[in-house]
Amino acid sequence: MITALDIEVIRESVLFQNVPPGMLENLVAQGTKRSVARGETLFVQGDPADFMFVVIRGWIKLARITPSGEDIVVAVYSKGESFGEAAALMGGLYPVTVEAAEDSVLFQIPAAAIAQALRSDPELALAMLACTFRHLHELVLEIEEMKGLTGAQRLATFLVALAPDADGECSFALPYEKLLIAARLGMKPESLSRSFASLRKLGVMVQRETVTVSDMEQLKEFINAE
Amino acid sequence: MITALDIEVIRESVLFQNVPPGMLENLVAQGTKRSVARGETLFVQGDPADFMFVVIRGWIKLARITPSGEDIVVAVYSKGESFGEAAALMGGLYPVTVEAAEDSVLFQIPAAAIAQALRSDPELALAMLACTFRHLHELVLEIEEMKGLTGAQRLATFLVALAPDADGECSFALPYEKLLIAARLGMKPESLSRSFASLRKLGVMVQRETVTVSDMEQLKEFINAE
DNA sequence: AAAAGGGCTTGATTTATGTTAAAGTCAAAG
DNA sequence: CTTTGACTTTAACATAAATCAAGCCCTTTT
Repeated sequence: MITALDIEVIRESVLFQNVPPGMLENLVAQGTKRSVARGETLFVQGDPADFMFVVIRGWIKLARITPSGEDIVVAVYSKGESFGEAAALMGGLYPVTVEAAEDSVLFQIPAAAIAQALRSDPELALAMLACTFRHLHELVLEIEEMKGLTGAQRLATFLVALAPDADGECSFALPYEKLLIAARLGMKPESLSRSFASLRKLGVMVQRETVTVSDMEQLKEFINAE
Repeated sequence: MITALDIEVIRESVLFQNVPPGMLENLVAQGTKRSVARGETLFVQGDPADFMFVVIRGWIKLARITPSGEDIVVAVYSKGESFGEAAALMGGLYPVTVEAAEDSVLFQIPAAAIAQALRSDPELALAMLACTFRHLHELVLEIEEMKGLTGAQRLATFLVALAPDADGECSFALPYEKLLIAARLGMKPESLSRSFASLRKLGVMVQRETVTVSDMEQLKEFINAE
């Protein structure tokens, strides 16, 4: 059921890229592939962290559900990214609620398998620490962006990260719904629309899910503008 | 130079509380004590992460310096808390700039010492992962608060975490300057003043650095109010 | 082909917070 | 004592984003 292509993705994933091939094979043998339909919930915050996951295909939303019911998007992951490692390893509870933003395919490994492998090889511990550190850094950047940038600047940051070309003109597709992009950027859909509108004068055009940027450099400058 | 009291703090610290005594002794022997005056910078983001730190006394501010020069407070740590572990272990760069918010005392361990110990005992790796996971969780909570709560609600959250008594009336001291509290909560000092003012009608009184809450339950309800 | 619904956009309005400025409080220095 | 300077509060105003409300695509259903 796990194809060679899947294994390829897993091998190159952030979590496993530094794990020795032998151990990786062993871990893959203990995990399973899992498909989730768009909108399906994988687990909710507070659930015991029994698995960790690697995204093979699709988009996965990590969010916190507040007491008043709204959900605060913490991260959106795709191919090659992983989540739940830290919680699963500590035998703790998931701190976030996770659902598929699009039809997706995941690879899941039981916490117990990881814990065991970890004790036999500190190299894996380093790989996991690297991964957790990366998540940590991402969150720090997210906090920085949220506190320090306006909505339009956060959107510009998002677009720059998405763009295939570093400079000049380029065109690409938005990875998921604008509704989710808005949540990801910490704003309401209406504000996202307005942010897109305000980027128009910087040469950013949006046609459905297609974005065309006439001058990436200009967009990058806008992000750092006082 | 490292006193028995210092060691006591280190032994009970978040990072080392699960490390076996023998290994802890070995690590402590390789580290040094370090005093930092208020306002002194320990390191800036982008510096090579040569040490990890445990706070013995005082208050330490972790912040990101934005391109436009303002600093975004990511966390404020005190006695028993640690930082820089993940970066130091990965042989990476510090992702944040760190300075003493008050005169403080730290214990610092060279990254190399940790890396070596780690390979000889997977237990230490678990302790470090636990610690990094904790930081991760803190940041997730911080993002949630920032996106989902108003300034006054964030302040209420801060006060509730600080209060010695779970309910009823209680009185306590603010741990550090209001300027730093404001930054910690992601707002300007003026907004903090207003937030305090708006909590007055919920029975929160402030006299210099002393806070008196007449009804903790009421304050907690306010945090979750729609 | 019409209807219906989800997703997106736009406009008017309100709210929260930042900005600027001024003045109050307290502690240390002279 | 007074003065100075750091910190804090208050007020008036400006701005960013949320909210409320309406309408516009598209796509799917009937």
